[in-house]
Amino acid sequence: MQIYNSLNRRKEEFIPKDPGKIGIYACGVTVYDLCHIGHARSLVVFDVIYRYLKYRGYDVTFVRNFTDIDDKIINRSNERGVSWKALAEQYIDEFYVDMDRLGLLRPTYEPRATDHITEIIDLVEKLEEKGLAYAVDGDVYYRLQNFKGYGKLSGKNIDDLLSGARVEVDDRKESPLDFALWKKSKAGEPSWDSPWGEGRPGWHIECSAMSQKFLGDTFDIHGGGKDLIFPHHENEIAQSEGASGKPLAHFWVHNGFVNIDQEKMSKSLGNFLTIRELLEDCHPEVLRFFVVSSHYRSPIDFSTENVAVAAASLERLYQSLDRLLRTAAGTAAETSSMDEKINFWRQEFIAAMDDDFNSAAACAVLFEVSKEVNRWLDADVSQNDKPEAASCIARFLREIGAPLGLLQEEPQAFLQRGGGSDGELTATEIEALIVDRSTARTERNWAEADRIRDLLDEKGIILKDSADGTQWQRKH
RNA sequence: GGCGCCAUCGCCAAGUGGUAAGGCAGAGGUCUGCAAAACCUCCAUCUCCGGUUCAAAUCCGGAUGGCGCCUCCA
Repeated sequence: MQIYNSLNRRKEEFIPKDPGKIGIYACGVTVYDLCHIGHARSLVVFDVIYRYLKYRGYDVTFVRNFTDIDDKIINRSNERGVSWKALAEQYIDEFYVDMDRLGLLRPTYEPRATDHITEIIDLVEKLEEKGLAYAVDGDVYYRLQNFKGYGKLSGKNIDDLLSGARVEVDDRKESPLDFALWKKSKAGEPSWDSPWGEGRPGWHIECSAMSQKFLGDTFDIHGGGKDLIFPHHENEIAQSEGASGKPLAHFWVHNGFVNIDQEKMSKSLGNFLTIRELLEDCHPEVLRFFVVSSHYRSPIDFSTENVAVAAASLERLYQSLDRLLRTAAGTAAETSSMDEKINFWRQEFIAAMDDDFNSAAACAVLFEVSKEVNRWLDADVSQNDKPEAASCIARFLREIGAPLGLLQEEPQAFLQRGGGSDGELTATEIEALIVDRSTARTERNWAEADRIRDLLDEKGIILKDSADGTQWQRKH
């Protein structure tokens, strides 16, 4: 398996530290607001990686943290007059709502920063002992000059950073680039007792402390969005490797951004769309398909048109799955005459995903299967085990859809599920109209039949007449 | 100013040396009462200019055009 390693800026053969086992740490969210679609992409990307590595038979330990204390949380809790704790709890709950709707697997561990104050303090003390940290008036800073190799992940060097100098000057720091490991708390702020007085952790230290606790000094993959490379991940390396003297992660994996209409989406630009808003009229699997149909490192441009394309594409796959399940008609066979074909497709899928999680190429395999299946079903060949073969292919489609989080719904449920907006016809109403239309059709009253079909079409319902009756689905 | 990424059909998007995957849209056809879905056929030489090579979208140099990080950020 090849994975692109941000550390060396090239694809490298991936070999787990311990055979058969993989440890992954992905930086999670700061819980002070609802998640936006940029978070969704990152979450989906690492969910796919997690699922796929498990699919390949690895014993995966996946850790994703919650940052539940920081400036933004404190500020917002003050604005709203609620405690930082209540605010964090609220948004952790909201996070789970979105996560479940997106069908994200729960990581093995989801540690919170404030549950690891002891570990954080221990780590800061260790850095202090090693001369890599110094305390000033209750604050503790990282002493960058004493760490060799700062900048190896982001490709920056200390001199350039100093001359770039958009760093605020703080006389108490030995160097402008030294960053906070522990922050002295101001009056009224949340704080924990420490050797340096009442305070709270700095921005980066939690990830070093928690990854060490759950995955050890060195683990296989560390991930996050590209924007975390500097300074967050760079500082994590300084902290963790400074303390342990060992490499933090063998592979660094970073996902690309989500742009909205060609522009970077960010909090500061205010052009972000929350997962919740999007899911009001977009099926969660459509969002997943949208994410997975591009390579995880490329930027993706979010727009209504692009999501519509994703919906149309996914629908095609579900149409095939639907046909397969109808043909199988409840048959559940273990093997069939299609086994060889299925195995060939499986190898194609694995080859795509083994190449740096090339989910876009993997999607092409899904479409290839879909195409061949439709052709096969259309041909109406007399084949002894057609239902058995259909059930095997259907199961296989779901097997390779699973790592991507696709095709896990019942086709009818997916196809008949609308955008979710109000004013739509219920299934019962639709089916009543279909009965009326069928009556008209048997009477060869085409005008009436078409009137009903047009009526349904206006409501976003599409009909499909076939030998065994009329199927319906909603436009997505 | 420093560091880095990208540029493939109308749109989305794979492809890192051997002669352009896939999806959406479009054109024609089959099927259908008509449709829808599906199937068949058609639909790009890879921003530009040089170079390396028997061979380049793929490597090197340059140009142009996008973008990111250097500040909170997935």
